[in-house]
Amino acid sequence: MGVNGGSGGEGQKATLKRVAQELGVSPSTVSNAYNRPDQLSPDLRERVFETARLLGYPGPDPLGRGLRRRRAGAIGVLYTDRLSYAFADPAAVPFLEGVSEATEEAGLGLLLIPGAPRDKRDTSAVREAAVDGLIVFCMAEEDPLLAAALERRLPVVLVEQPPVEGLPAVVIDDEGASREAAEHLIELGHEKLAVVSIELSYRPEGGFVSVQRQRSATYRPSQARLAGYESAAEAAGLDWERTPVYECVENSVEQGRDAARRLLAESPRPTAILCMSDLLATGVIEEAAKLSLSVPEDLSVAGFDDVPDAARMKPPLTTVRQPHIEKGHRAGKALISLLSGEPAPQNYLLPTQLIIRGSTAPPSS
Amino acid sequence: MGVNGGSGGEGQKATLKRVAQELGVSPSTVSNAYNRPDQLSPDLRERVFETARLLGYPGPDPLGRGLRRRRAGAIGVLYTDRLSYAFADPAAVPFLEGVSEATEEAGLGLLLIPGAPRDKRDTSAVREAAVDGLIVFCMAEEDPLLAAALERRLPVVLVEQPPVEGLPAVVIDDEGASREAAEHLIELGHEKLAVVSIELSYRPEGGFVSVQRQRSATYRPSQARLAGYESAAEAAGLDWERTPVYECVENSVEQGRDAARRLLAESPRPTAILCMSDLLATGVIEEAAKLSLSVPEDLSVAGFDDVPDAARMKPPLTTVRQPHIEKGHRAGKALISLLSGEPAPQNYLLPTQLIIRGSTAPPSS
DNA sequence: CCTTTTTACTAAAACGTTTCAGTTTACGAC
DNA sequence: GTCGTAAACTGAAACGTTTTAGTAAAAAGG
Repeated sequence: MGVNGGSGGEGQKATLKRVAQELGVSPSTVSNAYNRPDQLSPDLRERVFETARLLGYPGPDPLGRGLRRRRAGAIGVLYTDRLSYAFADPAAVPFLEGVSEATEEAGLGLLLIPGAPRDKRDTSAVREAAVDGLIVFCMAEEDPLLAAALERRLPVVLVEQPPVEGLPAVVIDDEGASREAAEHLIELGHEKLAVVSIELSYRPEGGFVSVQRQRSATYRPSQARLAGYESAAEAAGLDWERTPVYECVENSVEQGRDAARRLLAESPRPTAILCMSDLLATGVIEEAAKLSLSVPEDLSVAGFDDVPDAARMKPPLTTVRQPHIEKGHRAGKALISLLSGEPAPQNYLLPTQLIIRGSTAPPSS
Repeated sequence: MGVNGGSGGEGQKATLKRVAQELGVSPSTVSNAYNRPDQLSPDLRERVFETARLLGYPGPDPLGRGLRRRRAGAIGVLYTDRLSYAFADPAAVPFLEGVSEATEEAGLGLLLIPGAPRDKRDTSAVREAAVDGLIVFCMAEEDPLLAAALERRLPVVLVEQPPVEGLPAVVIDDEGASREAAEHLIELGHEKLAVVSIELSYRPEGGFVSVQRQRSATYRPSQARLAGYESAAEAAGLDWERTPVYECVENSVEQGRDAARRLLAESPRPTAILCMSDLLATGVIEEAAKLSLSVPEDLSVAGFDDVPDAARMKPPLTTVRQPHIEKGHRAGKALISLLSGEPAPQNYLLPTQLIIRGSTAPPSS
């Protein structure tokens, strides 16, 4: 049975050629009326618009124009997860805000490219997206979507990605920032640390992870942040092998709670938990409260991202601030300058800052 | 003539036609390899892909294909403000999340169309966006962007918009919901109400607004919510003319503070403030604290939206919950069914719910 | 062995523009 | 009166596909 009706409209779709016929001029002239006003008399131009209005011609069709001009007028963003998750991720949203600032300035559209569930990855959306360039944001190195994106041979900017030869990248110093967070806890006197991690690779396994698996993480932020924590621990003489690292399968409060439940059941119980996102940290704090552990007296908790909520939490969250909006903005600008044929811009390393608030304190005992 | 002979720069963009030539088959066959596998032998199909890989052909160009097939493979969303504001608006984000759910299911791209500052509105982005349909979200009736969108004669779904003949719409019962909120305060015993409003029209003026201007608001939510507040007040015998309504020029915490500063300086001082968004309510509460007024003892505050933060605020915010995600999802689905030629779906009225929390209480005196 | 059907492939015409290279005509300048 | 130049407009060839209607060869049916 036919899915699409679409038959018999009343009038033929108005097209540039039809406007030209109606007016008895050549299509070139009508085109010029829209694109090069100086190429025809103001008088005729007015008549073209008049006729267009009469015929209900909405102006040059973007697809036809795009084909001829060889530009789509939009850039695409690829996000690691289902697109709808991006809007639920408090770090992704301001990133997109930054990108949209850049596209807006350039008058380009911003196309959000739908992923698909990981178990049945469908790359068609990436391959069929009508865009002039791509921003790849925080995808696992082995994600088929990433491969599909690169195959398109469009200008690409990588954000929080493992490096690819020849492609400009925008990153923060994940390793340095997380080292700093860990050092902060260690300086407070904590010796029994634990880590709540976001996904390590394309197919996250969840649960406790071996040091070996930590090192082979394929999400850049996860890999680098773990390295930072580890380096701080080692420098302080703590045994990293003994530091439990719990991988969450998604970045959510709920997963943070699960992780905390497992970590706080360990013995000896950790006195401080390093979380790779503020969402996870929120979950950890909620779970701690449920177990009647008070933060920061019984347990210190540090987050990552400094989402707007972080300062308002009880207690206010110690976390790593990173410039999400600027990250998006830089990525957008970099891609746009690539599009205009400028030489590939350098890589950008954006600053972070450890924000110490009330959720971390010296261990009580 | 030698097709693959020595001449010709190697830098030529790989195209379907070139793949065909290289392989000595017709373009149709290559096209079929991608689109209709059953139309050629599996063997040849493999060879086509092989050659494509060799030549670096990334598969059919979306623009060429789109032109021929007469579909862009994406839908567009128009938002009242600069696009980058949308990501900062806690109500718009989950709406987009819902839309993206729908586009994702349908394998369509989601194109965010950049607006421009109101004082120099540029409609070109709307006119040039390569999309198959549009979702118009919360724009003023007289916004030139809206006119430009309608002129494109694409399938359109309106969300939180004044109705347009023939176009499906998705809305909540703004009037009923805000009436309920006002009734709640009145039942608590408040007699001196005030309202903090979001923009009333395309060029918001800011500050106190006359009843006449209230009635001629061109943003649907503003107009309907004011009507709801008014009807509750009138029903309770309160004089609406005497109820100060303060219009903010943007939806932000800062504007909420400004509004509160002005409203709380009135005499008699309002004992309850109805806010049209949780962001504004947040500002009001912050400003009240600064003025050493405690909420809800000295001042009751009600919001609108029930953003995730609302429950975590101090005090937790009384507000109107509306199904943001579902709103987006419905709009997306409606547009998609329009695209597939199904008859225009009915309008959707989504439910709201007054959530009573700690920010409202009987007046103290 | 002669028809019919199926399979595997192709030619050519769109799809809606833009742009390059002209062609007129008009207008001064000398 | 001729030449050069500018202004106003046009013809035709792309841009990269998909699709319709077809053909030739192979397989099936009697």
